[in-house]
Amino acid sequence: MNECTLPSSLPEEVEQALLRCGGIEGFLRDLPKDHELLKRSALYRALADPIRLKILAMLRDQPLCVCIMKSILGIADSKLSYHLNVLKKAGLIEGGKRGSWIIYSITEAGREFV
Amino acid sequence: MNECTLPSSLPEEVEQALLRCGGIEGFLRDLPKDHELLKRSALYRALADPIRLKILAMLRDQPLCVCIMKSILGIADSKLSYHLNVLKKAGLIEGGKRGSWIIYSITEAGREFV
DNA sequence: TCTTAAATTCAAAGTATTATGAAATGTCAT
DNA sequence: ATGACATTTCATAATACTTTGAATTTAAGA
Repeated sequence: MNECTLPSSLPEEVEQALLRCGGIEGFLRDLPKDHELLKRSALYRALADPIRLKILAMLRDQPLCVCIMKSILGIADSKLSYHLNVLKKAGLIEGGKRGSWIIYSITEAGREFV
Repeated sequence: MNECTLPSSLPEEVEQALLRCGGIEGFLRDLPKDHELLKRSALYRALADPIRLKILAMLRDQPLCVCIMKSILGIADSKLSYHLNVLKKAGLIEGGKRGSWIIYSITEAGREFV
């Protein structure tokens, strides 16, 4: 599955450490699986923007409508919409209609990062 | 500092919530500062890649030389070097010479994300 | 119905990140 | 010195992400 040829010689301490965790096989076995790494990196990517972190912070204590977030952030509608969508896709916030407004709130998952 | 004009009317529940946290001024005061948001988003950006998360996982239990990481990841030297550098700049790993090898280890900061 | 406000969608432009291969650096052993 | 290996650096190409402004959708009120 994960074919890998080791270098012919290694630093002493690294060699030792590898033996201690069951050789290279044991070492590979304990690494997180690729789909897990992809999932986590996608989550971090959603968090990797100051505007989005600020949105999460704003939603910490109460849900808010887009228009308030817009006036506080001072950015264009479409830009805000883009970032809200990134956060929503990542499962960090969720939004629902309320009359002609759309109100976003933070999810459990999102709350871990405020 | 953060000039912002609020919408003329707001959803009832949002209006209430804003009052509860000291009006718009109180709300703004409690938000994280910009440099803080920038710092955190930079950290998340460094974590936003499966290869880099895998490197952190590999370093969890012991330091490793580049050659081992290369053979396990199966990627080009220069590519690995690039990602190691991203992690290093973010303060998540650190590397030191050991003979003709360079051995990387995880930092305290990095350990929080494995 | 007509108008207005709240949000989203879309395509194009702008910017940042990542991948690639060749060249360079430094270290060790011969 | 020379050769071999470990790693980095660099320029460039490829890809991904973000911004922008115009157009669209939807709901509410006159």
